[in-house]
Amino acid sequence: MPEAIDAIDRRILRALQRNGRMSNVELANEVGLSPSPCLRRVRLLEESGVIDQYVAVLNGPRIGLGLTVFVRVWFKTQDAEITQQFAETVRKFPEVVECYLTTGECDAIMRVVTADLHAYWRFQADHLTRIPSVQSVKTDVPMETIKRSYELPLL
Amino acid sequence: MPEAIDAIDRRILRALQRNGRMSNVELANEVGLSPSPCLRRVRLLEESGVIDQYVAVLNGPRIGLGLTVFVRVWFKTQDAEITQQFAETVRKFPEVVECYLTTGECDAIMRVVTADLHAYWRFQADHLTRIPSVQSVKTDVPMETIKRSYELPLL
DNA sequence: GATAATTTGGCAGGATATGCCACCCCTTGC
DNA sequence: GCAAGGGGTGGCATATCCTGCCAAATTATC
Repeated sequence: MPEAIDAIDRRILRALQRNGRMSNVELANEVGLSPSPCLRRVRLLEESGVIDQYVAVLNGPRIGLGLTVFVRVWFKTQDAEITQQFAETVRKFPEVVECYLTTGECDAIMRVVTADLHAYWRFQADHLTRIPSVQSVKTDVPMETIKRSYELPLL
Repeated sequence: MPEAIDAIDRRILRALQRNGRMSNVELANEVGLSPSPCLRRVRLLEESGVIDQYVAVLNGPRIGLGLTVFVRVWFKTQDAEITQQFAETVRKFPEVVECYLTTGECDAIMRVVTADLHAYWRFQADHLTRIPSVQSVKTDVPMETIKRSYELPLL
C-alpha cells in the first residue's frame, strides 16, 4: 500500500529537506514537472507518511539556548514498568529534545538543550537524577559542530 | 543588531517549529496579529538568523532508512590538523547526519542513519574506521524512540 | 498492436503573499 | 503637560500561488 518512491519523488524529498517552504511552482521547476502533478506528489508523500512534518529550524544560541548535551542514562532495573515511568517523565521535559531506549552499554540516550552549563546542571540535579528509575548518567558535551544536517541519505 | 525577541515572536517561533509550512494568515490568527505585521516579523526572524531554515522531516523507516546509530569516536591524537582532516571527511558522508567534537570521555559524537544494521556495519568497517585519525569507536543503538522533537525549549 | 490505467499538463476560480501608505501608540525632549 | 519623532500595526491593491477539474499523453497490460 505504500506507493513506490521513484526518482522524481526522491528529487522532491531532497528539495523539501533543504527548503521546506519552497513554493510549489519553484519545486516543480526544480524536479522537472509542471505544478499540478508536482503538488499531487507532495500531497501523496504527506498523506502516506513519508513526509512527517515541516518544521522551522531555530538557531539555538540566537535565542539563548546555546548548549546541547548528549546524556547516557543507566537504569536501576530494566523492567517494563520502570521504563514506562521513565519515558512518561522524560516526555514532559521540554529540555529533552530526543530520547531513545538502547540496549548495550547504557539503557537510554538523550539530547538535552539548555541555555548553558549551569542550566544543564540544574536540570540534571533537580530533574533528571531524581527520576526514580535513573541510577546514573554520563554526559558528553559537544564543543564544536562539525556537521548538522536534516537531510536523510536518500538513495 | 539582534533585535530583542518579545512574546509575539516567541509565539511565532513556537508555531513555526510545529508547522513550518503554516500559511501566514493562519500564523497571524494564532499569534493575534494581522497578516502584514506577522509576515514582517517572520522575515525579520529569518534575516536575523533566528530562523535558520525550514525543512521537511522525513519518516526514515518509510524510505528504507530505519536505523539510527549514535557513535562515539576516539582519536589517535587530538592535534588540530588530524581533527580538521576528520571533520572534512565526515562532512562528505551522507550517512553522518550530525557530528560534534567533544571534550571528555570521547573525542567526537555522531549520529549515523542507514537502512539497517548490516548497512551500518559496512559504513563503519569500510569508511569510518578507515579515517586515519580514528582509533576506535563505540556505538549505541536506539531500540525504541521515547521522544523526538524539533522544538527548542523556548522561554 | 490495441486497450486500459495511470500520470501529466493546462486552465479557472479562489486564496494567499507582498509592498505600500496611513494610522496608532509609545517614547523622547522641551 | 505637550508636541514631535520613531517604531509597530492594520488595511488595501496587485501579483503570485494553490487547488480542483478535465483532456491529453504516456505507460503498462493483455
